Amino acid sequence: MPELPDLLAGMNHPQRQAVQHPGGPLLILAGAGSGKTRVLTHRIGWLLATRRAKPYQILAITFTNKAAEEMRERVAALTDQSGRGLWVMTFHAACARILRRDGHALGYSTNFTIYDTGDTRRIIKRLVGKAEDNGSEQPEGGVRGVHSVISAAKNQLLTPDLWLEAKLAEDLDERHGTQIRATYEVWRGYEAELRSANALDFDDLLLATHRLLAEHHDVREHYRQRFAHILVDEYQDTNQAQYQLLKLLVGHDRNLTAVGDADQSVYAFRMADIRNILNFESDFPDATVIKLEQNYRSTQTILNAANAVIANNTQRKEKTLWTERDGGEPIHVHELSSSTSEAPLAVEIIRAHQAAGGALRDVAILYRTNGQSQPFEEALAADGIPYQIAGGLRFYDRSEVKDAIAYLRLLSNPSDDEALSRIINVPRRGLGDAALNSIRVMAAESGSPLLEAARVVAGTLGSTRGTNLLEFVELVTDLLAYTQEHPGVAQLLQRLYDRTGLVPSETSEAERAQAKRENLLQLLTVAASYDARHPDGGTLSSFLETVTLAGDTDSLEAERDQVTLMTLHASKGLEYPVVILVGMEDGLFPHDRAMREGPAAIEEERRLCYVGITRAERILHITHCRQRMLYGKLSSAEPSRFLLEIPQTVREQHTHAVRDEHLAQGFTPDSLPAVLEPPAAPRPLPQPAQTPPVPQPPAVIAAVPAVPAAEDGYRPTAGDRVTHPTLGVGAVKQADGLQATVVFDAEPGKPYEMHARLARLQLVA
DNA sequence: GGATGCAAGTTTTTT
DNA sequence: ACTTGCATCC
Repeated sequence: MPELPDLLAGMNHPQRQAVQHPGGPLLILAGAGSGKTRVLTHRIGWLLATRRAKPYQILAITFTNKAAEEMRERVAALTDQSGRGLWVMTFHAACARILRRDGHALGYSTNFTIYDTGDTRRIIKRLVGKAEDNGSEQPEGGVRGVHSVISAAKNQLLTPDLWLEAKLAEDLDERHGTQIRATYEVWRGYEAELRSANALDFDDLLLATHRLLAEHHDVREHYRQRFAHILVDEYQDTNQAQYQLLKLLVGHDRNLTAVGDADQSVYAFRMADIRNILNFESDFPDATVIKLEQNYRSTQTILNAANAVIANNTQRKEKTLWTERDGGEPIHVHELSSSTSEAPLAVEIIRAHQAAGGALRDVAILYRTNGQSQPFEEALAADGIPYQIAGGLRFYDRSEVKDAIAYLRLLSNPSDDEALSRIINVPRRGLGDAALNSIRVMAAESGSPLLEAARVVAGTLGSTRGTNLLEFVELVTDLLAYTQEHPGVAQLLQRLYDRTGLVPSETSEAERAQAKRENLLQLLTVAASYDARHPDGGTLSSFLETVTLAGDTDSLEAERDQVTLMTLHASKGLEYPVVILVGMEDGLFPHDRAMREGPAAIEEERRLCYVGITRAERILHITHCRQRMLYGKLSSAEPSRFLLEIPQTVREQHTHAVRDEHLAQGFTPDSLPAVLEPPAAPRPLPQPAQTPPVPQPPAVIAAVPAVPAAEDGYRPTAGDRVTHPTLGVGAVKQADGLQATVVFDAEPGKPYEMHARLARLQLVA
């Protein structure tokens, strides 16, 4: 346990105040780059070091798994691994854990399934379709619309009845009233399906936990006493349900530490309620408020720009970022006549940065919408500049992975009807909609899960179909029995692969089949390392929970030397020495939709702009184009209003008319003299013109967000701990290039000679 | 059950 | 421009 001075070393006054706050509600208004994670982790360290709390008395909430992981590591480093029992996790993960333990009070058994958005939509779609068949009124807005209405209502802690009541009180016209009732009916049907499947959706995790604590005094008191200290990161992103949940969870001492920045609230569209942070002081009248305004990330020039932009928002608390590091390079504003030269310009900037000795990992390209990424990807790839792109299809969202997981879900919770409907015909068994429908009818009649109904229906169906269904039911039965007898998830998954033929054979050369194979084998690796982390037997449902609640941003790599591309939203919490903020045009940013929605939406866009600017440590380039290809046609664009809010004094203007003409005549970017147009203002660019051609790096084509493991090029070294897809975890005894001798924990007496890549060995973190 | 043609829509996204 | 969901046909 470190001594106090360690925890406070190098901290400024308000940071120390925050770390050492003795107790009671504390609000830390932490500006961008003001060291809030440090304050939060050191505060946890301080609570432990001063024996104000035992590890198990602390609950630290984050919004993403990635943030949770980072915080856990940092706390562990501070506290000498003595953090056992400390909960550092997302709201949803914490709720899931509470419900696994105490959800029986609400009628959930411990093996409940968490339905993801896809499961939810499929159910809603079916229910809407059913309404159509019945000739009863159907809700409008499509499946997505209905889901978002339901989700929004759940986030307000409304039940279908409360929601209906509230809606009808609004005295609507007849048409609208019918719509509300139709949505209500679908919602009721959806809830019934969740119930009978022993399932909860993402929103339910919060909702049910709230209800559990509200209705069960003993459970509430248990957790209140247990979590004597609660810390919440990114408090500006909490929604109504999370806020109410916190209020129930915070004990009588009200030791709640909320950290956030209202100026970085950019998730209203998913029901985050900025009022939670703005009203903290009235919610907790004796709250201590500490502002962290000293920034340790950016130059004063960049902060001036950010401060100036955000000052235009009316709904905010006054806060001004400053730094001890004065000055800095001016913000480069590039005006282009057409969006076709935006990506080439970015490449030029990156090349200049490289020529000045900079690394690619220093650079991020930020844009408002995902659709903008394509030209940048193409230009970077064409120039042989490696890059990574945040977002895209998550590993766990790939269909074959979802199929395998659906099998596991069914084995974990045989009532999981969505899982069954997903895999009953995967691989093909000739059991299509017709077969599934007769099973549904049977299930509805007998009030039993689909799996039970399928057993019955199999007997009644004649011929091939009946046989196939019977085989399917027997397959599941066999696997269920296997699940009872064998604890490891990896073993079970292997058995599943063997029995179902889910994995395409190695002889299949089709690219798609190969990718499928790799993803499924990767899942096996994930399962093996889960087993390794839970030597005394984790449960299948907790494995599935990890998988369902797993994030995606985790996939960004910081080490590899590559440029990073992402949306402004995805960039929150990250920082880069050089940021290129592209597409700064009215209509794109602020987005057209926001402009139509009104002032509040514009303010959110402005906060997003603030987030973008404050990602930059040293150099910020901003581009805007007079003409842009949009929805297939060329449209003209004005510079973003936010751009105009950046003071002239910190800007340096560059216009790129000439290069555009070259491009228009069919020149490639390479054929251009590598010259940025002379700036309108006198100051020169970092390393502009006459840098010699940069030697091309090997043509690494940017990593497609691939299977996390395969191409990482892990090189074994004696002493490494590694995992193998089927053999589990072991130790590398000796290594020669990629050839390694590995002794696995499961078979200590039997060293394996294997090729690291072919055997898919992975380093255990 | 899979291939084909057509209309609609196209911000941000975690869990 | 481009994807994506849907209906229609074999």
